[in-house]
Amino acid sequence: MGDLTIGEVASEAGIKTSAIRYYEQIDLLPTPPRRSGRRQYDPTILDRLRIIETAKALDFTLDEIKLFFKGVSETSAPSEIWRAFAKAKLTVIEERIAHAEFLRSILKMGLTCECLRLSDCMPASSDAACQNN
Amino acid sequence: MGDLTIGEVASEAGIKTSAIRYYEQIDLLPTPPRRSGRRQYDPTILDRLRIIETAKALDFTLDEIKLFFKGVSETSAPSEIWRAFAKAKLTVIEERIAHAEFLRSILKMGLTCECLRLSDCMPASSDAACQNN
DNA sequence: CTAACTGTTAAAGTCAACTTTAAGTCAAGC
DNA sequence: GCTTGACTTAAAGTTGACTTTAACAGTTAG
Repeated sequence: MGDLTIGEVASEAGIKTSAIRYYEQIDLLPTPPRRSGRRQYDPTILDRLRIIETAKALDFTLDEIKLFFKGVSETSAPSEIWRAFAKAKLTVIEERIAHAEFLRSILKMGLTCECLRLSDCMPASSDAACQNN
Repeated sequence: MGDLTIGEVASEAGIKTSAIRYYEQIDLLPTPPRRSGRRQYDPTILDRLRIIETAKALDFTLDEIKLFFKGVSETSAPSEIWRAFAKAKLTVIEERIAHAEFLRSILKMGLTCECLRLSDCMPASSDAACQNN
């Protein structure tokens, strides 16, 4: 009786039922038992969905999250697995920040300099440009 | 005789012929005249492609680049158009930096704190978390 | 009983920016 | 004259994370 329908899970988790079915389809979620064809979820599914949502917010792909769960279930050292994943993602994020900061500098320069066109302002490499500021 | 084939344009610009045909298809590039069916490009196409590549590097979408060209051809004030586009994109990039920096802080915290799971470390909002550091 | 609701499936659609494929055309070199 | 290579087109495939659709089944309220 404590079990939840897919609709209840969806509204609790704030996602669509189609997303839940999709997660099941790609083996990110286990296939729950059925009662006359309908999925019956143990409420702990909500914890798992919360972890998934958090990981997505941290920019992990569904494939990475799958690997994370796999690692956790296999090695029984959750915090170490998490640490490894976080470290790898941190590197990616730091590269993203660096790239975005580079774009910002170019755009700012483009806004203040007197170049008529982007290509006048943009060098081939990542070096600074715009001689005629 | 100064005209270029699509293959020559592609290798000069460092892109694939299929990309050029695609740009033409979505009206990012004009349809060039043909000689017995084959496209004949004026070398100035390379300038246009350079602008496109630069804009792409600055994270403009092809749709935005199209609008940019449209704006330039309509208002005859290229630098003002460019300024408007750069300003808008700068806002987006700054938001991206802020978001990536937030992710970085969460990931770093997750690497140093003692939480066993992501959800223990992550608050619902963007506020800082991890009481049990 | 029946309408309205919620669930089921597989397959197709979405977005962006292309690439790949298939089937055919054209020009140049041997 | 024939092969090779570059070109042509339209249509389908790619990636990720879903959503939408179609056609159907079971549940609940009145």
